[in-house]
Amino acid sequence: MPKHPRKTREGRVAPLAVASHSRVSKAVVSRLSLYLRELQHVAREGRDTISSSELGQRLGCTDAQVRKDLANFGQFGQRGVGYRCRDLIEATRRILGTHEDWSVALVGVGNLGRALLGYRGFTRQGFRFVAAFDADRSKVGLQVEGIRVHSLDDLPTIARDHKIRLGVIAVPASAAQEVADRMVAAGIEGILNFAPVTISLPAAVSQVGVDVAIELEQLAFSVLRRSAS
Amino acid sequence: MPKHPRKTREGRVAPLAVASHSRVSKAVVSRLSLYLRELQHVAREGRDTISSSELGQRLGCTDAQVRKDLANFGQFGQRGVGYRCRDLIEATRRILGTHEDWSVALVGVGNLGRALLGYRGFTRQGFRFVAAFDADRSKVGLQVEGIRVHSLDDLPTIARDHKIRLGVIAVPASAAQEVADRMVAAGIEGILNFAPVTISLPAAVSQVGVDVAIELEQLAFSVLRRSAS
DNA sequence: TGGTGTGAATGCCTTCACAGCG
DNA sequence: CGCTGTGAAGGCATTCACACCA
Repeated sequence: MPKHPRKTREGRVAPLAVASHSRVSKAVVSRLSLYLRELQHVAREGRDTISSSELGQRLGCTDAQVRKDLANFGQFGQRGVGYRCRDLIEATRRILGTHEDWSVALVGVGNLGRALLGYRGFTRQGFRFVAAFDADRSKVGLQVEGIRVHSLDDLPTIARDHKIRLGVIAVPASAAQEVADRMVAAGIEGILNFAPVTISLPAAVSQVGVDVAIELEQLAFSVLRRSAS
Repeated sequence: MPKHPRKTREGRVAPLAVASHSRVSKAVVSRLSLYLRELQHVAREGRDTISSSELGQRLGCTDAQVRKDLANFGQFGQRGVGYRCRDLIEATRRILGTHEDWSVALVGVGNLGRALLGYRGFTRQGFRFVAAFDADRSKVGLQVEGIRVHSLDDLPTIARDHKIRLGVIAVPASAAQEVADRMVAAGIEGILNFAPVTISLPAAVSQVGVDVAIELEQLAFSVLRRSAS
């Protein structure tokens, strides 16, 4: 199996079958998201192309890093010019899988859940909340930010009907594991967990955890380090 | 300079002057936060000690990783027994800097800002929002989740009076850079940024960025990878 | 000339394996 | 005997440096 599966004869961008790649490190993928976000800002400013060094500078990494990362997925640049913003945005979205829409389920319509339902940034990137769930019966039936709140018992049927593959957990820590189990049982393949607890899942289900208190801890540590030297 | 600055004669835990350490990688510190969180859960379950292998298993990393990480800061375990939860919690909080309280300022009292102000998880870890700010005059003077909303113009004086060292940005992307600049001008040393944009800061100020859309992207990619193989 | 794509070198982080101690 | 603490080995990620091309 060749390292770069499809290199076109004329040197133009490789069509890239995204699914055909062996192993890409987590760090690369997370930078890819940063590249995409920055590219969208740059494109909105009316810019047509951008070089790896400028992109790196804006994001605080080296130009070599940018090129190496992108080289994992194909050849997107033009020598002497840089990368065409529109093309690279398109390519990156294709790699990340956000060129198509994803239906998302949210569980836990508390303060955080409500904020997430109302957040505009998701739809821009191709994510759409199609249903919300809560264990609290008094919330079931409500309409929050235009989304209907259902009973957790309805998760399996609604998930199937709407082809929901991703779930977001915004419940207290004590309920997170059970909610995760029910998501898995409902066929959900990826879970974004905002509860401050590690949940255990079958290996076939992906998870990403976000704990705002932990992020503050990281910040505090970094501030202390600085002021200690 | 010795690798482990203060090793006590009797072999008990080293008192560790946290500030005296050369260089610790970002990955280690973020795992340290996970250890702390898990230890708090374990302690709440009434457990007295825990081994590196069990801690690793709960968190999805190896026992060697746990021990190596902790070894960066001193000697906390007892051979043949494991780590005493209470002691290790105390030590970890001391390392991360959360054994003392931190005053935090929030800018942007929208949906997300309100959710953050109401989140109980912060206080448990030693963070306390002491003031909120918003550019929208109609919000100034309101009381949100028990916190007073001020004009951004008051940031410098309030930050000084309350010894605020950390700031949280929960404003739209278009306003984030300006808010960051004003925070820096007010003497804030660390910024947690929820706006979906990279902000540039002087090297003396730390930053941590959280972009929920990016987290979903990471999840989507990981799900695709899995289903492609 | 300017900037990409990429082997080679470097440096860092993780894993291994085991000595040492309670 | 069990589990920590830790050098040494291995693997992975980043950086360097340059060939190559528009």
